[in-house]
Amino acid sequence: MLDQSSQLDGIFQALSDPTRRAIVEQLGTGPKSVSEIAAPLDMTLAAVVQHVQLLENCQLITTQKQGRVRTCRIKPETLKTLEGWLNQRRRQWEQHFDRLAAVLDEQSPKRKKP
Amino acid sequence: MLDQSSQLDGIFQALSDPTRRAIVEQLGTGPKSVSEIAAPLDMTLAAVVQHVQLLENCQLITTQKQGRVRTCRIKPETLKTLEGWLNQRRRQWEQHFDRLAAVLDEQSPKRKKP
DNA sequence: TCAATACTAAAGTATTTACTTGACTGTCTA
DNA sequence: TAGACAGTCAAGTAAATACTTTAGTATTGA
Repeated sequence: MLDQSSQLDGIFQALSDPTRRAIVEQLGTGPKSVSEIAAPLDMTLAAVVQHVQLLENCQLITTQKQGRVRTCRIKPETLKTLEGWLNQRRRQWEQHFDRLAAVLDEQSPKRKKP
Repeated sequence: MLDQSSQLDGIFQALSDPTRRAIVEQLGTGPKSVSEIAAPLDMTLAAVVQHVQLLENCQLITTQKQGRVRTCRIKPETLKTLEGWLNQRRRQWEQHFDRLAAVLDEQSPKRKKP
């Protein structure tokens, strides 16, 4: 069982690689087989498989095998974890800026005499 | 000049480390000096400085030095880049799911005879 | 002015990462 | 049933990462 923080480690780590972001972007338009994913990428199939496994480990995608073909699809729920963290940050610094604004407002009358 | 993709590389990479996320979270409540940032972290100051430099390089924070103290603050604009990418993804797969739903709707009359 | 403070810079190290190659295993299909 | 096809596994490698230690340099306050 992964805690929130190590889940975020994995997600951010996964998305820090342009190849893996490209894969996620590709899958945004629908499910694809590993070879379809590999086609536009300039590396061996084995390398692509490793990226796919990493993306599956951190739950950014799911895969299933039918015969000899493994089909990959994105798992939108996991991106929600990312959105959650980001929203927290935004709330946090918006609050901070509100507080800063309030302080500046309080100070503004004194600004008459610097 | 950094393109969008390598900027994202840097941002995701930076945030994949729990220490650096902790720093960003700390700065969410207001500016802090390097030593203040280091205080709750279980590592040498030198290590913290390296994390701070990395965060500054990818623009997640800005810093400025007054005397011997370097003050760090988050730079919210940069997190917007992240939000942008995430929103694109969401739009992409929502569109995909819409299309999928449409296809299923079209197919549903035919479902009478499978 | 002198010692403490707040970093900074450089070098070294163990670990992780992003690949590669090559050999192999199932699954189709002609 | 013999290839070709889609993917898998294992091992090796070069580069990057997250630290450490050590030795500095400016600032500041008593």
